[in-house]
Amino acid sequence: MKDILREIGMIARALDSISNIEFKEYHLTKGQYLYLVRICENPGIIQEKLAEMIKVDRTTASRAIGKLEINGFIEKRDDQHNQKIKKLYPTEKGENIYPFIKKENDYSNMKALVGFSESETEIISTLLQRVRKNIEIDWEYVKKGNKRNY
Amino acid sequence: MKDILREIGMIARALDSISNIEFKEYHLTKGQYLYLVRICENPGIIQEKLAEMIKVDRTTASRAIGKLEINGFIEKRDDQHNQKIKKLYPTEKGENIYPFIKKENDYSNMKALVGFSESETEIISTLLQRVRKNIEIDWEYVKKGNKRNY
DNA sequence: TTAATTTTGTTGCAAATACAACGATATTAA
DNA sequence: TTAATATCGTTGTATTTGCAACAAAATTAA
Repeated sequence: MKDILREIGMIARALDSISNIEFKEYHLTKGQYLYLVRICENPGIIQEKLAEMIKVDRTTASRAIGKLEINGFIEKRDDQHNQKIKKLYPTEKGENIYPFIKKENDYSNMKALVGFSESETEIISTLLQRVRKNIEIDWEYVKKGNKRNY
Repeated sequence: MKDILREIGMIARALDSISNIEFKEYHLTKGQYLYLVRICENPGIIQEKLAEMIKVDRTTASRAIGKLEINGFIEKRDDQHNQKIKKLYPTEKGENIYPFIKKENDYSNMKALVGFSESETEIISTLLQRVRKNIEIDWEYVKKGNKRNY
C-alpha cells in the first residue's frame, strides 16, 4: 500500500509554514489566516462548525477566534433565537485583508500544481476530496473519545 | 484553478490529530512520532536533514529530538570526522515502539484510501509526490528569508 | 593561510495548541 | 413536564512551536 500520509503531511507543513511567514506582514499570527478566510467566506458561521471545518480542536479555535476579535479582524454577534451560539463575521479590517490572503493562497496553490495539466489538477482535487471525506469520519470518531481498532 | 491546499490542510490536521491521540498510549507527546519513525528508518540521520525531511523549523526539531533523547527513545552519537554533527539512532525502546507507529500509520493510510482502486492509489501517490517536490522549493526559499513575488 | 560564508546546533522568548474540566443553553427521551 | 443527553463555549494548565539571536565547527573564497 502506497503511503500518501507522509507526502500530505510534508506538503501541509510546508504550505502552512510559508503562509505564516508571509502573513506576518498583515499582523496575523500563526494559524489565524485559516480562520479569517473561512469567516469571510462563510459569514455567520459559529465556532464549533469552523473548528470542524478546519479540523482543529474546539479550544484552539476558541482562542484563535478570540484573538482575531481582540485584534479587530472579526466580530462575534449574538443570535436572536439561540443564546448559546455566537455568529462570526469579518469586520471592515478583516474584509480588507481577505483579498491578500486569497491571493497568497492562490499563488501557493499555483506553485504546488506547477507542471500539472488541466486534467491532472482535476484528478488530484477530486481524489483529495475523497481522502478528506474518508478521514474526517475517523477524526470525529477519535476526537469524541472513541478508540479505533487496528 | 481548483484549490487543493485546503483539502491537504484538513487531511493533514485530521491525521496528525488522530495520531497524537493514539500515541499517547506509548508516551509519545505531540509530533514526536514524526521524528521517531524517520530516525528508525534512517539511522544516523542528522537533525538538520530530519527537519528538512519533515518540513519543520530547525529549532522545533532540536527540541523534539532532545525530548525523544531524554525519554530514552533515541540517542545522539558524535561523528568521527565531523565534530559539529550529531547522528541520531533509535534505542532499543525506540525500536520496540516503531512497529506500533507503523501499524497505526498504515491503518490511517488504509482508511484514507477506502474506496480507492489500485490505480487511483497509484495516481494520487504520484501526484502528491509531484506537489511535494514543487512546494518544497518555495518552502526552502521562504524559510531562508527570501520573499516570494505574488 | 587567512577571511568570509555556510552548516549545524542550541537557548530566550512569545505564542499557539490541545486535553481536562467546567458551565450554560438546547434538544431529545421518558 | 421533567430528566437525560448533546451542543456550544470558555478557562486552567502543560506542552509544542518557531522566530531571533547566538555559538562553534566546517567549507569555500580570496
